[in-house]
Amino acid sequence: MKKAGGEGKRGMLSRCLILETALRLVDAEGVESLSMRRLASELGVFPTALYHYVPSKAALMRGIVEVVLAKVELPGRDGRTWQERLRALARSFRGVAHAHPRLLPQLVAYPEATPEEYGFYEALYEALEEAGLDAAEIVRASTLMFSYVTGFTLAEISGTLGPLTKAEREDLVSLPHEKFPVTRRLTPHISGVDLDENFEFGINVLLSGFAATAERGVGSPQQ
Amino acid sequence: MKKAGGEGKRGMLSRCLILETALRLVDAEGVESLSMRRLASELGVFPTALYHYVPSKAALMRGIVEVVLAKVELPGRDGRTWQERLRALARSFRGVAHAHPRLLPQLVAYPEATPEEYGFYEALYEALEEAGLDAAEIVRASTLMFSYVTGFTLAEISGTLGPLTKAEREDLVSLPHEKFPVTRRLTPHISGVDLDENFEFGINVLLSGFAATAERGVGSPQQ
DNA sequence: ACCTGAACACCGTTCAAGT
DNA sequence: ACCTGAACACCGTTCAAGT
Repeated sequence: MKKAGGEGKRGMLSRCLILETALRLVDAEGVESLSMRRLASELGVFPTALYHYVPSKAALMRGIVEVVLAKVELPGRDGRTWQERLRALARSFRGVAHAHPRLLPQLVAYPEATPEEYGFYEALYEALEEAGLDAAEIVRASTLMFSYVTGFTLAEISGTLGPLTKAEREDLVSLPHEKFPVTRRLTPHISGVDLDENFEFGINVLLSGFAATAERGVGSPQQ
Repeated sequence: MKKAGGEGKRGMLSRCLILETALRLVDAEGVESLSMRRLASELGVFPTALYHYVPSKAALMRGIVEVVLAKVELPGRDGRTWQERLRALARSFRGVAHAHPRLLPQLVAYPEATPEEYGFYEALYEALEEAGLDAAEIVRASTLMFSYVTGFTLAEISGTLGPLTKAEREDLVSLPHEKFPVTRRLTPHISGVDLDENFEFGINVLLSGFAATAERGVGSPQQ
């Protein structure tokens, strides 16, 4: 656990290098392995040296989150339809999440207001406006879209969704028929989910839901 | 920071008391304040005593999550329509989340397979079956519902949604018109969101989306 | 069985130096 | 300005006792 490479003693440190190294550490060993001391030893430096570039561990985490969020590709107002752009945005976020699964919980729970996040919302708003929604509907539809995409990726990466482990299958099969009749009947379909298809199903429902509310012309009074 | 009350020296400890006290601590001061040492001192006991009832801190967290998840009310197969039951289930989860906001991140990210969670899914499956979806659609619709509800509550409690603070409003107003035209135009609507209405809007879209896929009779090939 | 007490290998952060 | 070094107040967990 000495220094990672042959970094020189001075001037080699920078906020960028610190963030990149921290992200690598999180990707490799998880957020719980990221500590100021561990990160410092990885950089071949004393823990206290980090505080010249980053005021606290919380700020370090915030910095990593920003770096990752910036990787989400924002669709420009090009030739594609608003449906295609929303779908591309959703897929891009999910892709970035899969590239950094161990950071995802912090990624979705940070109340950030960075320009990157506004760019994310601008793309959402712009597509939903083209869909024909009014101002109030755009805001609500955007949070629906945002909530679904973040909720789904978090669930799949946490292991709540997806193909079951052997132990989980056994748990499922041992549930009493009387209390869990539908679950028991669905067992084969539950263990055989395709997460990509499942994700797209949700996007389909949302996109046609947005089209329907736009057609209806006014807020959705359907019950 | 001595003992909380006049608890006797022996036989007063129990797994249940430990979990309840830990939950109170998390609710009051946040997950980052929960430590085995702090919890022990709260109970007037040595840290190591806890290990007779709980094998590790991870198991402690898992226990608290189970206690909270058990508070979600599962709608029985009563007189209500499937729409009303799904809505009730969604609202109940959101209500429990609001009662323990500081635990929510762990609540949604735990890949638990407790009977309680199966009860949650059984209620979802049962309602979606009554809606007329086939087996594959039920599974997909249930994860859509689950993802939206958890994603939304997490976003609102993290502060990503909801009425803006003064600082956030200023940030928003200072965004350049050229890069964020739609965001700037929507500013008044963004800062004035009603989260309850926003949540229900999403539920409405999902419920009518489920009804539409059921009518169509087959998986959704709408583009 | 249930709790104490000491110990080990860690934390984040502050503060006073050194160069 | 940038890094060291020591220090402070914490961590989770193990292990050998005590009762």
